[in-house]
Amino acid sequence: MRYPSFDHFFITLGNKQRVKMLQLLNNEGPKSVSSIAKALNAEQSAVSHSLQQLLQCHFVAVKQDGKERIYSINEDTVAPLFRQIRKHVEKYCIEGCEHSWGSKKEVSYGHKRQTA
Amino acid sequence: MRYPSFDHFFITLGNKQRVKMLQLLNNEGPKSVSSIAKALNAEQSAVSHSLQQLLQCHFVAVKQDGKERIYSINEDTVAPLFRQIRKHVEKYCIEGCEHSWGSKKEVSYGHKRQTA
DNA sequence: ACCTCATATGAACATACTATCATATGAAAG
DNA sequence: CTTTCATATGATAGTATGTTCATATGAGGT
Repeated sequence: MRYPSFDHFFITLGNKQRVKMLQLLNNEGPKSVSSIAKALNAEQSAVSHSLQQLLQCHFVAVKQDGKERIYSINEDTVAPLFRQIRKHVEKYCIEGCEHSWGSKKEVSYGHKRQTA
Repeated sequence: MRYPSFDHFFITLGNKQRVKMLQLLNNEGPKSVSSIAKALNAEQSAVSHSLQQLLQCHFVAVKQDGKERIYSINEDTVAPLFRQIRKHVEKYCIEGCEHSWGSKKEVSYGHKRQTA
């Protein structure tokens, strides 16, 4: 593997499971591995693997709590990043976009692309 | 054509080639398919395939110009998005990169169970 | 020390993705 | 309407990626 590069950050975000995990942590706050797994109906090991990738990119942070390890989202940079993506999605995503980001307006139909 | 889902936007960004294309268009302005291919040392068809995906997510737009098709980046949302990611990268990649790999603890553990 | 719960890790497998090739479509020019 | 240049599209081979299974490691309790 390589050190996280500019591309790496995007690549790490380019996966449903990992995005869902970030969404979950973003919406519901810090969680343990097993409770993430339960919430997403996923295997513990799969969740753990994904979390390692998110850790490498510093999208999340961990802290130990007894036997559990509590993962939390990086508020400083990830939240704004998501806000930016959501902005794009809200503008261009047509229909059937099942997005469960924190805040959201109604999805409007039709492109709002401005012509050059 | 399928409408992009929320995840699609991330997934589309999760590819070096496509990110490079966006960076190119972002830095050097609108370009034709063949000139993108040349700039990135890539095959014409590969570039075209990638452009279709970027189009679907409205990360780029096209306009016909004679025989050529000129692709341009979506300034409104993509540029800010990149700025946001770069901010994160600058904060966590430079120092954090090496660290995230080197920081794996290599503690010797007390007990080792043997394989059954 | 042992046991148990919680998490991490490695390897193997299944799947998804990209790059490539061949070819089709489209646009201008003669 | 044929040719040529530019781009798009479909099929597919090759590769990367995620998922799963088995098991190791860690922490806390008894």
